[in-house]
Amino acid sequence: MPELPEVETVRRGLEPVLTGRRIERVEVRRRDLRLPIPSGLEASMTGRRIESLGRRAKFLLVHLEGGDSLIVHLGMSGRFRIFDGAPPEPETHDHVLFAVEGGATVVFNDPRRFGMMIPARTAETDSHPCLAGLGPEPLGPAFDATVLRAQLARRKSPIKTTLLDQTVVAGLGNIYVCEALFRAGISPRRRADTVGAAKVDRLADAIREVLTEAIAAGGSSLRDHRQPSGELGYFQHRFAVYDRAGERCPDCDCDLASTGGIQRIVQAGRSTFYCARRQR
DNA sequence: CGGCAAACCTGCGAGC
DNA sequence: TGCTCGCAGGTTTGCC
Repeated sequence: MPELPEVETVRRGLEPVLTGRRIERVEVRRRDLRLPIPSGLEASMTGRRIESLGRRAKFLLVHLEGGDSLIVHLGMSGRFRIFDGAPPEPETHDHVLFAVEGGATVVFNDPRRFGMMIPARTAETDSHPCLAGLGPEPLGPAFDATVLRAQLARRKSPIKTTLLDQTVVAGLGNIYVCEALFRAGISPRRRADTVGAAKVDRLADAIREVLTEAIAAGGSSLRDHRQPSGELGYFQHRFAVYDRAGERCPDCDCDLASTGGIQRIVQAGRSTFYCARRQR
């Protein structure tokens, strides 16, 4: 489900409900996510106040009073929902429930159980194995065209798979890589180290733009993603290429009669969507 | 080291 | 209706 914009949307949705509130009860109904939830999680979180919610790439960070944090990854299908008043009857795949002072309950639901919930000391979150190897935040000051150029110059794999590598840039996933490459006019098949400097500049801009626009739209709702409030994100309506195989290219308007319009190919086992005419 | 397929797990839509 | 197949927003592992 979630790439950087979806996780940021979740963070913003949970922030007003959780920040400053004390956790009254934690209930873990299933511990066997991608990594098992440690058995001490309930005891270590109950009674603690939540100081702030952060995000690093696709990881949500819950910072507690007292120097402990919870590192959360939503995997492919993880989501949070907020309930006011009495906690609801648990639904299928509701794995973790947090009841906070004031009456709200936040429920983590994850059908595929690729998600993670890992406690860590706040001071050590950046160096935690989950986060230590991540590349720069694409919307942060450590990411620009120069940094990206240096990364791509030593990569011989296709630009598409290179951008999915979280050590190159942190937070991009399949959707936003496809969309950024379209905006930059770069073929997903092109070797990363052969993308020209001017195109890398456009790519860095395209990455920042598409992520910023997607966050503003509340992320993309394909099947699972919801904002914690229950609202859908709506950036999926603005996809230029993702999941649009066979449609006309929104830029050059080419279609089946010319180059085939938006094409779907498979790279490293994942779908790539692009316009072979506009993207070189 | 690099790159790719498979694995992890469940659900859904398409096609028969 | 009901089965099977392929596919899905992520990450890690293991093999060549």
